[in-house]
Amino acid sequence: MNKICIVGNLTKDPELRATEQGNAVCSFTVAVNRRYRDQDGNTPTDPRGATATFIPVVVWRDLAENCAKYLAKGRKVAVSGALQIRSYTDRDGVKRWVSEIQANEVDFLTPRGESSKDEAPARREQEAWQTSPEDDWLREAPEEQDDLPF
Amino acid sequence: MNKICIVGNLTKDPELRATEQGNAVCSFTVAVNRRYRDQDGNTPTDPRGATATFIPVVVWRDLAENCAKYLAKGRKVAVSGALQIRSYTDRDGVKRWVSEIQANEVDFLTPRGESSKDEAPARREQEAWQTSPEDDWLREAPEEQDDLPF
Amino acid sequence: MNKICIVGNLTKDPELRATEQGNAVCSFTVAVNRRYRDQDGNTPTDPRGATATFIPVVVWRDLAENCAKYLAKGRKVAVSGALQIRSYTDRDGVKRWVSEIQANEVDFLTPRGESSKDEAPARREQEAWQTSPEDDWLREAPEEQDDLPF
Amino acid sequence: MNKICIVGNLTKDPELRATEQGNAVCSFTVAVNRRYRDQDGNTPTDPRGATATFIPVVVWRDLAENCAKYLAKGRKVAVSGALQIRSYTDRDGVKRWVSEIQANEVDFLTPRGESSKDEAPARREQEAWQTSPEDDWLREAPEEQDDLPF
DNA sequence: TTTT
DNA sequence: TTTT
Repeated sequence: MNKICIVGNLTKDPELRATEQGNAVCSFTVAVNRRYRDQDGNTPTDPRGATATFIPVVVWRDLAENCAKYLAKGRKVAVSGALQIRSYTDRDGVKRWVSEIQANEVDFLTPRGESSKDEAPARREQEAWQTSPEDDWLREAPEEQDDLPF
Repeated sequence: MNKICIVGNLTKDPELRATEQGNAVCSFTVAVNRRYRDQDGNTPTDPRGATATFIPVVVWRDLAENCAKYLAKGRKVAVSGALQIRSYTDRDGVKRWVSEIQANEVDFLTPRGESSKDEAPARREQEAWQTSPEDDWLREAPEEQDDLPF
Repeated sequence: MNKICIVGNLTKDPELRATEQGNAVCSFTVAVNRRYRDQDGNTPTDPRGATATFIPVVVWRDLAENCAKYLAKGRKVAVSGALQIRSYTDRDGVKRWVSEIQANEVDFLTPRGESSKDEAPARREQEAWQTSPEDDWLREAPEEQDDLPF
Repeated sequence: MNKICIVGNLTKDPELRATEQGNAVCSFTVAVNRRYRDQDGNTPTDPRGATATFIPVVVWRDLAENCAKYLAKGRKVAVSGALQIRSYTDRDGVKRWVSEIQANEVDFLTPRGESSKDEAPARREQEAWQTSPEDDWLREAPEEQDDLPF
């Protein structure tokens, strides 16, 4: 069992990419407010010392396309999925760790029409890019199934 | 909201430390079996490609002492808590990230008397160390780290 | 382990009561949108057939008072806690079952000032009741600890 | 969002049925140990007053068949899914409520070969029945219930 | 109604 | 690095 549920706000606009085989992948980071707790650990409603944990999220396929289309910096989401921690070696030969939620559900909690989403220039560009006829490759590229880790 | 639930096995014996103020802190890593899924994403019972994600866990106070006392390498646990991702700068000035579960519940799933726990030398030492009257340092020993973030 | 995380909207204003010993208890029901899924079970972003499951929630002490104060019908919340299913015998001698979340965290997702909360008459009365000087019993009644199931 | 994670033991052998269209459905109840907590609510390792909550679980398709095959009374499982509460009217015209987990993951925590599973007669019959060529009715038998809500 |  |  490996299940995680978070609620928070996007720190930036989501990024949509595609795998070699044309599968959609969308990444974003969610700021989850955290509260320091006293020694008893049981004052979750006391607003002392609230800071945030920044949690990377990855989604795939249709959900990736929906996230890229409907989400933007500042919007609130509920995300559930599995925590994945993997290591890689960077250009300097140093082993590094990446933690991210491989999400299978993203609920959009900011009502449509609210927030600055519609005006965000970066967002408009991304939407244009998504709907551009030249970019049909995202949907037309052959899929061979073994390209998706999840 | 920030809740994570995992079930898996300890990769090593847990490590018990104490904060400056003598609060118990226990750390261990849980290997959670993970399965690659096909494009449909819905064959969780198909044992293809199962690997593990290794998730660090931190517990505090009484639960820390119980974990140190009753857990050992290989034992199975169910852990729930909050995912915390924090950054620090290592000795080489490189910014690094640490992900860990700040756990508030650890269920021991390996029946007592089972597994190699009772024979593990490192474990026996730790238990002796814990119950020895000379070992009150757990509550008195100085330590450099922030006191009880959770 | 028994952890549940839901996000949804209150079906009515919350109800605040007190135990015999003066501990605050707050109850409300959350409508959680649910989606029927196709045979593959993996189209959570497809809005076909979305209906709701209505989940009763109970909170205690300070959190109960905060929920009574800040929540109202229609507001969106994220709730986490434990699922409790208990039986009781009704006035007709029929055994009945009650399922409810014993919550230890409730996040308020509807921004303050939004929604109809401020105008809700039932709400205003309840707030008056809460702040009435005659009602200090809620905070002053002797507490003997064995009154709270959670 | 509607996610629940439980760990507990089966109170009885699982029951395998089939829908009209021959889809497998498996039902069982999991006893989840629960602990009463003191006023601080934060002594989850204190074994005072542990009782259980009995939670019905439903699984579908391949997972249903695997559960029927590998689970039995007393076995320990980790279950995750969505909580569903639905109402129905019983033969006496009384409205009743059913709560159950619509599970999409069941992890078998009792090691194979352990517990009384292998000797349980009811269990052996069920296994024989499942693998018997004459038992294709699972996919053909008519049934009165709604087909595959999940 | 399970289990430790 | 978000948000209230």
